[in-house]
Amino acid sequence: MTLETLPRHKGGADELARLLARALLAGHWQPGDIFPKEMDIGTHFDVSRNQVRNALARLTSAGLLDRTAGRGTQVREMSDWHLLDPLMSEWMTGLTDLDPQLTRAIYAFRFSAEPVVAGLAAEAADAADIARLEAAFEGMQKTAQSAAARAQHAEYDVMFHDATYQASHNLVWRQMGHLLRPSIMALVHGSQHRTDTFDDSLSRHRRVLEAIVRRDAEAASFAAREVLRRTAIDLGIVN
Amino acid sequence: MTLETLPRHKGGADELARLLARALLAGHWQPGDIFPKEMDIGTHFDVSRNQVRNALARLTSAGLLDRTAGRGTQVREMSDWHLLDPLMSEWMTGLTDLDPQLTRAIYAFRFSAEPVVAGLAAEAADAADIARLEAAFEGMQKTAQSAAARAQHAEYDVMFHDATYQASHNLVWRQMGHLLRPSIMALVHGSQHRTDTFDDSLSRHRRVLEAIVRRDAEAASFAAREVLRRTAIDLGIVN
DNA sequence: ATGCTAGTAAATGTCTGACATTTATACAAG
DNA sequence: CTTGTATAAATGTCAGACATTTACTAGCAT
Repeated sequence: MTLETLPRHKGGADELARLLARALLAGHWQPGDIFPKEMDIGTHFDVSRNQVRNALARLTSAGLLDRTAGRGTQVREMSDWHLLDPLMSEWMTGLTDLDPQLTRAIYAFRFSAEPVVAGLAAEAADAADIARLEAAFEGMQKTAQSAAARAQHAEYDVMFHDATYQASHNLVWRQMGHLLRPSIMALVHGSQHRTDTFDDSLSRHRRVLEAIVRRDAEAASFAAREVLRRTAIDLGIVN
Repeated sequence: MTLETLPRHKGGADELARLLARALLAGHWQPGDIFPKEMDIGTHFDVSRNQVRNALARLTSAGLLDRTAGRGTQVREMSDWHLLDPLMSEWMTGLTDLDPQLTRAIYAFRFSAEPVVAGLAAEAADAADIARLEAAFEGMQKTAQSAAARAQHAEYDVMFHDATYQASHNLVWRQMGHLLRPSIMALVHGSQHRTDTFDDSLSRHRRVLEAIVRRDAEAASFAAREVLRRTAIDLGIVN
């Protein structure tokens, strides 16, 4: 893979890092491949070597690349990628051609983890958490009917699940809320959007909310699993 | 807080980053505090501005610091720290005066997550995973008797739990294995080391191993929770 | 032929100094 | 009291030279 297919960018090192990261996440380079050298990147994008080094430093700290003096820059195995780095989530969001293996892995994680998180949320949620959950749910309701509000609906969806992670009141679980946006966004494209699907999804979300409000951990856990089950089946994670 | 209490270091930017990170993780600066400026750090440790910038860039990408031109460098809230960054785990290991709030949060996470992970491991473990688990368990057995092998025993302990995460065969769960070392190491100091405690712990680990070997997800999940319960009670996470 | 040993080229890592940009502060004018 | 401007101080960026690590090559000796 060469650089030539990548578009020039406008902004600074952030933008450059994002551009390169997204190419990597889409699978344009294979693990073990040699990544282009600093100078080539610099001349292609017409930026200083410093910018390139800053950008590559970010990709390296996200586990995407391995750089060693003399050898060059190498693409690391997907299992070494720091999927939980917030920067990664930022890079993944809106990427329509995200590696399917990744989409599946992240969703499988959510399918196993979110029931636990919902249970914790039911035990630990305070008034502010519940207000956030309710606001997100109402947003989902308002945007469920029109096809034009699809993007907004997804945002409220993200907000609802993120509020659940926040409500767990655990520093580690809270970090994982970052994974939600790319995971939910990646599925918006591939799924059908019949109205009854939305209605069904809404009522399942409602059950999670109600269980958390009444502090019923077991019910929240069960309901959270039901929210994710249909898509889990579609992805072949569970049968 | 000033720099003056920190020892000079030997190595390069890695070492410097580690030094500063550990001071932050121990709570030497409060969230919102202004961190020393590049030049001061450089003169104190007698390194170039480049090294300082590289080190600070790592702390920034770990969510520990927030840097903006003109204002300076500020310490971020603990809730913004990227606890799941592998670098963070590296910095935390062996830190005897880790912030107790962090120790508790990480253990609470494990207490809720590891039952799920063990369940997944029971479903997905292959021969190599089971070999790793058995090797780790045997190591724990061998080092359980002598007080001199305490450090080795902790290493095998880490290996056992990490092997469980690996056996889940999920890219996201696998990343979280990094948290195990600091979590387990932080507890080695505070806990009593009576022999019957070790025996008890060993038999609980054995039940996890056996459940995974016979592919019994529910039993593995239950057993994993039993492994963690005693410490969870000691830390006040559950009663 | 095989294996060892320079030697060389090419890549990333580091240092230095100058300059750019952003932010907070002080001070003066309205 | 508010607004605007000048100044200082901090991080951000650039450019060039040099250092270090690594892989490859050629040549020599066994």
